[in-house]
Amino acid sequence: MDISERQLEIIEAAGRILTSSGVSGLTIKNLAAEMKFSESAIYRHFKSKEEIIIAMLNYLAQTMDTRLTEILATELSVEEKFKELFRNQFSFFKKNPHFVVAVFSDGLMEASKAINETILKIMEVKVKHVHAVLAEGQKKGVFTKSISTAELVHITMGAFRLHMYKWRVANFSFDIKKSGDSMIQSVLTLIRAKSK
Amino acid sequence: MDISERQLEIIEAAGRILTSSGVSGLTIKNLAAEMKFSESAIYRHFKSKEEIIIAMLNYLAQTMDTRLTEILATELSVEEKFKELFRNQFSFFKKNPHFVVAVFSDGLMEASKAINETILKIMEVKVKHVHAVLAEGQKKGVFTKSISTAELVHITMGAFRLHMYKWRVANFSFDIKKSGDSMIQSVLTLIRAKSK
DNA sequence: TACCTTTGTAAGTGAATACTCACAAACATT
DNA sequence: AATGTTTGTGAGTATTCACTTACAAAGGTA
Repeated sequence: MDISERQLEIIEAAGRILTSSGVSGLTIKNLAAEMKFSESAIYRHFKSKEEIIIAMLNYLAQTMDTRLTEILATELSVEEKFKELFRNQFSFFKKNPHFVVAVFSDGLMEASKAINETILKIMEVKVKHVHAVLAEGQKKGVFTKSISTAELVHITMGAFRLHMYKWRVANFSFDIKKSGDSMIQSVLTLIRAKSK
Repeated sequence: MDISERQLEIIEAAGRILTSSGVSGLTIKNLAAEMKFSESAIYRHFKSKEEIIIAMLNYLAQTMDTRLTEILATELSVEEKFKELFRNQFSFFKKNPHFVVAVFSDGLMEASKAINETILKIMEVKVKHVHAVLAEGQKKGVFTKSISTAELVHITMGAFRLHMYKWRVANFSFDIKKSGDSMIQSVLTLIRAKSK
């Protein structure tokens, strides 16, 4: 599952294309041009376009899981963990906007079953951590118990995804860290346990 | 802006293809086969593929606005209006799942600027009505004022869209009306004003 | 009957797609 | 120096795509 230097360069080039031209712009021809390569040279490093995309998505899933696991292991308060879980994502996507295109798109999802499953796997990684924090918060009486943990996760993830969608439609033009923080803050206000 | 009988048949055929094969399956060849036509016959009724898609989306925007406006005009309580706003959508999408593919996809959004704008227009129609009900509810003290109306709209729409996304990924296999109702119910629990 | 409009078809166009293959240069290992 | 491996290229392939064109049948209208 290791990737070579050249493979990483290609994955990064694919990322730049996704950011600038979307899924439909990600062709072998464009990718070769971005690499200043011939088209056939790409196939020295990956045996298919699908493999490139999956390598890219796997890289994301892996690093994301690591980063989020670290956050949950800290001594932060539940609320701070919750916020940090999203802050971390906003920072990452700000640096790597192409992943927003890749994950929150379905142009890719239709492309192949394997790609589809990799994207769902990424979502599950995120959900797993959010669920853990929300459940902990409910147990400690920090978050409301008026609805189930799964429902809290759904609402939280929905707000997050919609925010990323808006950012993408706006062509990454607004500050995702700032606006994201304020969005998460309002979710937090809503899900906090009602004082007795 | 009127459409002929044949045009409507083609739009419906396009819908069936979207439901079964997704955006990438919606080709002129497949559309002609579904119509039991030659490919060139399609071009007797629409001058481009883009025109077909836009006609389809416009039809959705139009009927949706009508239906949602009717709900807001009723004498129902704010909470009932809110629920009805979504129930109505769930019923409609259950009957016309292809619109879920069309609207909540970006394969189409990337396809052309005109299509992109039509899809955003549909979202705005929905947001407009949800915003109105939420603002009314806040004013009457039914919904919480701890966050702004816009933030409430964002969270509500996010939960709705994510629910539709899950339905689609699950290949329309679960009962969207039943599960949708329960999802909306939990959103409602969350946004209700805290009792003093 | 003569003509026009509508609605269909068969055959093809050019452009784009992912991918292949025979070959060569550069480099590493012996 | 001889040999093998890695990494590149140029010229192709087959397929798919949206769309066009020349033509014909059917139906209404003069």
